[in-house]
Amino acid sequence: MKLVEVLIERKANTLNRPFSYIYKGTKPVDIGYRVLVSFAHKNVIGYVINVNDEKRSVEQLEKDMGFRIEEIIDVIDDKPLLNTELMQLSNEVASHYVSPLISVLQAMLPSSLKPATSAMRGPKIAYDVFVKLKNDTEEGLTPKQIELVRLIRSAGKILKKDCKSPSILQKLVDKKIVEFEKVEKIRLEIPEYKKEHKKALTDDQKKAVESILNTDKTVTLLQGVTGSGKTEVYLSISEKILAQGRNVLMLVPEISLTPIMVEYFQRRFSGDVAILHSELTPAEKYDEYRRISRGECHVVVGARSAIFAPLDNIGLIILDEEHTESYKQDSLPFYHAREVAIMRAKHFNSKVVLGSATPSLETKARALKGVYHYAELPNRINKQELPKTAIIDMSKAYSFSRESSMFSKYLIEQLKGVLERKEQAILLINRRGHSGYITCRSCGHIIKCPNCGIALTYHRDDNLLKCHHCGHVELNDEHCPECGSKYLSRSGFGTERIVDEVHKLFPEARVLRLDSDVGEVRNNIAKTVEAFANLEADILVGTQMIAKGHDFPNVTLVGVVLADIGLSLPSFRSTERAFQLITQAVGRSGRADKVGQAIIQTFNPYHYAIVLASKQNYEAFFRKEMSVRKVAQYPPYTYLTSLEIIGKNKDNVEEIISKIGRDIEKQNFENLTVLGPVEPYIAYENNNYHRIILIKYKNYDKINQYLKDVLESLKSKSQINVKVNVDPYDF
DNA sequence: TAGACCCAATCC
DNA sequence: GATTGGGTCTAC
Repeated sequence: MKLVEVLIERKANTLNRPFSYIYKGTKPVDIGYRVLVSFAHKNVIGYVINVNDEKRSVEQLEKDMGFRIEEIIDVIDDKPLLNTELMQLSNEVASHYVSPLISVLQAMLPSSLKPATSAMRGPKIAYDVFVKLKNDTEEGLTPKQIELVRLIRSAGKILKKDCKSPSILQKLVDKKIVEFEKVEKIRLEIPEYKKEHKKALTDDQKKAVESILNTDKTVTLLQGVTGSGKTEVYLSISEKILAQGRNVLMLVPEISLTPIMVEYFQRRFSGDVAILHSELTPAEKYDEYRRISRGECHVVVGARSAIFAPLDNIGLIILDEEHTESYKQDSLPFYHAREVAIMRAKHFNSKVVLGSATPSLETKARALKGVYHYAELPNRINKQELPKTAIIDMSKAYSFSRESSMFSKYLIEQLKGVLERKEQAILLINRRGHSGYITCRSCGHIIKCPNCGIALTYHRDDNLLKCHHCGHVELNDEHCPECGSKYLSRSGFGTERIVDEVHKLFPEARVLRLDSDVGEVRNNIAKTVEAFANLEADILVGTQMIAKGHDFPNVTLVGVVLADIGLSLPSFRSTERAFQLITQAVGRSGRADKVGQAIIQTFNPYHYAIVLASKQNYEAFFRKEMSVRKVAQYPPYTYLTSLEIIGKNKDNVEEIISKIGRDIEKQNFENLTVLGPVEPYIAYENNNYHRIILIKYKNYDKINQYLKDVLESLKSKSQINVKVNVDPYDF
């Protein structure tokens, strides 16, 4: 009999501890296996973290330990889910991010291998069943059977489903003439691209490659303006690393960028590339994951979670567009792919390359301090000119004509020119904080989600109101629920409204839309990007996801319809976000032989983020923003961590969070400030109240340990849940 | 007095 | 996170 310690799939703080079960069955069980157990009268998946042989009887055990012990219902795996390196990594991530280990394991593994009940319904290994000859003879067979035998003989083996008659096949099986062979099937087809030989590097690129390969620092910041050829540097370094027999992990910020990056890598290193991102079906992801773990690929390309790819012998990890917020997971365990990359790199003694035109302040600051190595690509390839930029003051009536209240006179004029010259334009907004919500013009009521209290967003596609947070959907009944007035108005900027406006102004223009709604349908993003690149549309309207990476040579105009993204949002990062978005967008215009133009519409035409972004002046922005952060003591000058309490009873939640805040302050940690408690962006959801405190501090290790102790002490309070978010991006 | 509803304790 | 069981409320 074995005594097995198990982590339960639920990620509540109170359950972040092992539970004991016994196993009397015959299957092998070991650390890292999943087991099916009964927990609180329900069957759940557990993850084994310890196994011991047990001589005592069950009754004796229960007496000794002081609780009832149940038996494991079933052992699910026949080998550990993770290798030693990844097990170690999961512990390190859980510790660094003060998060339950089970939440890390669930984030690391593809959905069908997760320690969670949901995984049990997930896809299993798919097989192709082949038929091949076992005993090559035609004796005593009917002509039909001989026909099949000869077919199999000539082909070597054929797929079972290609045998037209199952009864003839069955006869041959019975006569032991043929047998079946199961071969694991790979459901994802990565297109074979023509092998491409490497391009000659520019002097800048050569220098960058050399300096990255020669530095003895783990991490290099590769800073290069848009269009400076960072991808070619990634490929060159990868080639060198692969030649040393070591593997490469390439992370891209958005799903929409994977196909392009995969194509680059596939062209250069054909056959060796695996893909891991959320637009793969669970089955495809599962196959790719297993292919990587068997060591069949040497390059993995993927989004955030690909940082946990079971790739061995990693020699290089690249994060493209390093500053992108999508590298930060915004749910438990709240990890950042950049930090996980550094953890893995330490283990393999490999290199990390962080590439960006607009590095995050954290990264740039570390590079300046010498913590990271610094390499740069200061020039655009072919010395392309930067686009001309125009900043339009939206608060001035003279900027507008009667035609439109959304597009300025100048933007309309320029769009007209683009259409006449048969070129292309991109129109950009950031949905964040500017959704099309519905207000009543009589009483001012804003239609909100009954669960979350957040404004519902109007969707023109299906004429429904949707909550972007909890998914609540309701009919758009055209009457104010408060006063009954039918004078409702849609406010805010959404991609759909911009598309409408374009249709109104330019009925003949072909328009494509790209935002996260489009992305909900599988492969839609890739299709839209491809269609636009193939000149199937004149104007592409989208959210920030089109501001990155894509190369559309025919685009000569980028319009930022509203640049004030979140400049009014209460986050210290909003200025940095605005700067990055505009800089990237401006860089999108005029990449080939044509000189591009960028038009930025804003209510804050003199804001330094907007002025400096329009000039693509990163260095000046960095200095200015760093001084702002220094005065306010925000990252990168301090660490920032949020602690959130969630519970049904508002008073209880507020009391507990206040006490935690006061207790931390009483500890007299050096340079520590507690902000709040405050209501977070989502203050009420699913009948739960949320309150957070923000902790600013200098000594990471001490606070990390203190927070672990706080969570430990809160384990007895089952009415509330706690979540810690180290270095939060949204709150 | 049965059934609905809420809260808090417990889970191995 | 989900279930249970005990307490209280409520309708006939």
